[in-house]
Amino acid sequence: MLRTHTAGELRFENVGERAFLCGWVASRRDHKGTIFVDLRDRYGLMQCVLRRGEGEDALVMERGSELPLETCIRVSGEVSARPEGLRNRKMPTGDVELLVDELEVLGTAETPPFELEADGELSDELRMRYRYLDLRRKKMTALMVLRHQVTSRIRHWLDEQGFLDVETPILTKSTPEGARDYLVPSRERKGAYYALPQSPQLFKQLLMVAGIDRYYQIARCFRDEDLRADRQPEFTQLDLEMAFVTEEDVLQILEDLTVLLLREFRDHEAATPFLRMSYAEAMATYGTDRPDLRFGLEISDLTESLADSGFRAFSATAQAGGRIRALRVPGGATLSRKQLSGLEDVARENGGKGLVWLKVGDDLALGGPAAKFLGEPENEALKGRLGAQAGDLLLAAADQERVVAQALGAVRLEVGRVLDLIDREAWCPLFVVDWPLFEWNEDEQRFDALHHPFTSPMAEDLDMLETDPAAVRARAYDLVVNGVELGGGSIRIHQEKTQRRVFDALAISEEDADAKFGFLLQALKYGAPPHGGFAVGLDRLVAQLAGVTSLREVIAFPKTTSAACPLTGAPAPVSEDQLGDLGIRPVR
RNA sequence: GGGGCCGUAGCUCAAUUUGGUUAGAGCACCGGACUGUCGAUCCGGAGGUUGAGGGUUCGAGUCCCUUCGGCCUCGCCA
Repeated sequence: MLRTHTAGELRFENVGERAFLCGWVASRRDHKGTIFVDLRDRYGLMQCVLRRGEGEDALVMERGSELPLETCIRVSGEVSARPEGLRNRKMPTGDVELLVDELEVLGTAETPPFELEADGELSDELRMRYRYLDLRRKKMTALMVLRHQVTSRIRHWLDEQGFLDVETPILTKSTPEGARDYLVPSRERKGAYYALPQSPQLFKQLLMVAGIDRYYQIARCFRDEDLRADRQPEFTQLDLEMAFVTEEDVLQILEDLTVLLLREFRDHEAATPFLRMSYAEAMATYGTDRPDLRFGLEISDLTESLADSGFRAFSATAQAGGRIRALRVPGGATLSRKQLSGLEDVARENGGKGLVWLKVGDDLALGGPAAKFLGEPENEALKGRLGAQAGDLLLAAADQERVVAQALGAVRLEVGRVLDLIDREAWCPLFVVDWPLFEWNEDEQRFDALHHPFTSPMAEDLDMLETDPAAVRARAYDLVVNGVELGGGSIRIHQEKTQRRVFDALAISEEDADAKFGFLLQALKYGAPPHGGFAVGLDRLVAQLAGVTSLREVIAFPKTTSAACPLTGAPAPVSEDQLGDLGIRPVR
């Protein structure tokens, strides 16, 4: 070993010991006769002192005076107590310093492209291009450590619960539904392609058939869709599946794990059991399938009360079968016109036609552009149903149910931000349950699976698969924490016949089903056990625990919004030879 | 594919309303001073195709068009 200690571990009790340290020059303060070098490694920061004087080593002083920042060095010397009054309380190692008598430059650094110890904002691109420098920074190192500790804890706990970690293929078969696949051309069979997995879904189901009745994997998943702050083209799932279980068993595991992680990594004792909310209630009351319960502002449906309103935007929508919904913002009458206009923009950006706002005056009279269209009965209905009080703001919208839900859901979040209603310390986990199995796809005039095609319908809804697919509920569930969808899962179909009926409802022909999912259907014929599981977005989970909003912060080598890697330059062209091996000729 | 914001020194940012002289500052870097600093301090210096291309103008960092890149977002993400 080139070192005896790390830069973060030396304390007062080490005084007198001889130590060898390796690390990077985080800071250098040269006083000519005395040079202070702050040595950084992943464990911390240690002040090293180079001194002219008795027993001086001219070579050490010379090297020390020429050390560029971020140079990798090895030093040795005696651990010494810092003189009284010169101790640094901000540093864990601030009581001691290393009196350097040997200094070896292991790797000289060019002037870094940015200052690692500075506070300022840096562009993501720059950080990604020099990620190896970015990751040296204390904050980033801590995030990497946190991620490791979380995965390590998860593995340990699942091991205790009897789960087997099984790896599944990265080169696999394209699944036609869902996200766009990343494809890998086959050299052996030209014109054929592997796909990178969007998730290990089918393999874990096969493992259930195989009798691996408790499986998990921390699995890389790939989806070729546009990126967001919370979406990377390759991401990591904690993937888990159990045989011989019902929803309750799976949710219990998920809840136990969430409680454990919040306790150990956020020192938060989550209340159990977690709230369960139906998909329908989430959509109606919060306008989203992943409600942020850290603040109120519930949405109310006022369609019946306002259907005959003199306000045509309301009455016409109600007659057309749409819904009129509103939320009350306590004390929101203080919002400026500009802020209200901003809320209107949010409604429009999220599909709504507009937003009706009404301020509740001291006399409880409603003010605002739309107020004059509302008669006394509507006024009373609004105020009564919403419980309006003086100084409140009422926000209403009317549209088809899905649209009004999404628009008001977005407005609700924006109001929460603008008025700073979100309790930053709160953790509000819940399970969203009772999902519809299918979702009507207007463009393609058929049903899509809302979760995925392998999700089991509820037994009591099975008969409606052919007669009323839209009414069939799924044995699916999502884990939502603070408005973030951390994961989800379902009880799967374990009977071939049922799986075929679901494919049929999805307008997947028998031939297509056999061609694409024949291996699954085949496996289900050999004594498949009832099973179910879930997948948690590990990057999102770690980001939540770390209190950061972008997944890029918790991924060592992330990609930009255009799915590129500024560090390696991927994606990049390849040689014609490489393409030739694969039987591929580029389109010019 | 659409919308929004951004791009000026290595980094973070300025550049006076409505286009006007030689594009500035802090940090980093280079040189000098300094034996107790701790994101050292002080003195001096160097550093620019204002992302790229085109246009308007007597004159463009500033206005217009195109393009590249980054971030946010809608669509998309079973």
